Amino acid sequence: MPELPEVEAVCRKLRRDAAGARILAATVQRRRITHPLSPEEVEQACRGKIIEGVERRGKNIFINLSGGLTLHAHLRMTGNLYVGPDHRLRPQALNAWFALADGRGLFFEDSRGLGTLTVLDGAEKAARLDEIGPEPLSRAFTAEAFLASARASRQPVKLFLLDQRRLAGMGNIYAAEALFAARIHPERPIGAVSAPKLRALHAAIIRILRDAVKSAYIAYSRPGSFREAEEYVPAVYGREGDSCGVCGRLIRRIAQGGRSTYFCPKCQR
DNA sequence: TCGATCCTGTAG
DNA sequence: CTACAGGATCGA
Repeated sequence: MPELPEVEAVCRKLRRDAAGARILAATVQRRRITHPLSPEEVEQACRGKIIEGVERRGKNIFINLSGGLTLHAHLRMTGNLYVGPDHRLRPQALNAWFALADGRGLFFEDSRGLGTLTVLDGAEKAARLDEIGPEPLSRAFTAEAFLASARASRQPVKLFLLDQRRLAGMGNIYAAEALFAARIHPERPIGAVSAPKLRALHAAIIRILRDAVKSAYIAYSRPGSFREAEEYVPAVYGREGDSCGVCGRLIRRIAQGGRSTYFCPKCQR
């Protein structure tokens, strides 16, 4: 589920539902998710704290607690973090859960268990933020800044986009989609991509993420039948063997960095 | 800079 | 049964 747009939707929902809530008790169900802290350290740090605010940077979720500590969550592949009406009615496959003072529960669901949950002090949070690249939907992400960082790299452009130190929050789906929109072959070293194509890529990243944020937000805030109509439909991701919507050639799948890349071999050279 | 690895679920 | 999954870290 989660790339930047889905994480953004999770954060908006948390701001709506969890801001101002007090945590009575925290329980970590999977010991390894709090690494390098112990589950007990995280549980103890959360006990009695007020949730003061929620920030997103890339795919990272920062939940600011009263007293100055920050709960840092990462959903990885299958995580979800949300408030439920009753902390006693807990879903399956929980990484962790929080009993809120008003009886509700904050649940960190994660079937695959790869998500993480730690507590950071001010300095640790600053250090973490410092490792994360520019937000593609912020003003700081200018075409000039993007071109400058691209020029210095010979990485395949797809891997560059996935590198969270280069760009915050790009994931496997939207990287493929942006490259298709900009008509760039995913294996091309980014330093060898022409300036006009990089500008097209920069614009595509922003447009695609903005649209996907909108879809992700609508997908959870509206019930039932509206869902499907609003869902983001990829042009190439997951469509190996389908015809390209632009030229009709068959979409191909290759592996890069151990992950699938989908692209149109005719549109993307 | 790369591959292995962390886990579980689901599709073929 | 095997292959693959929207992610990132770690050690070689």
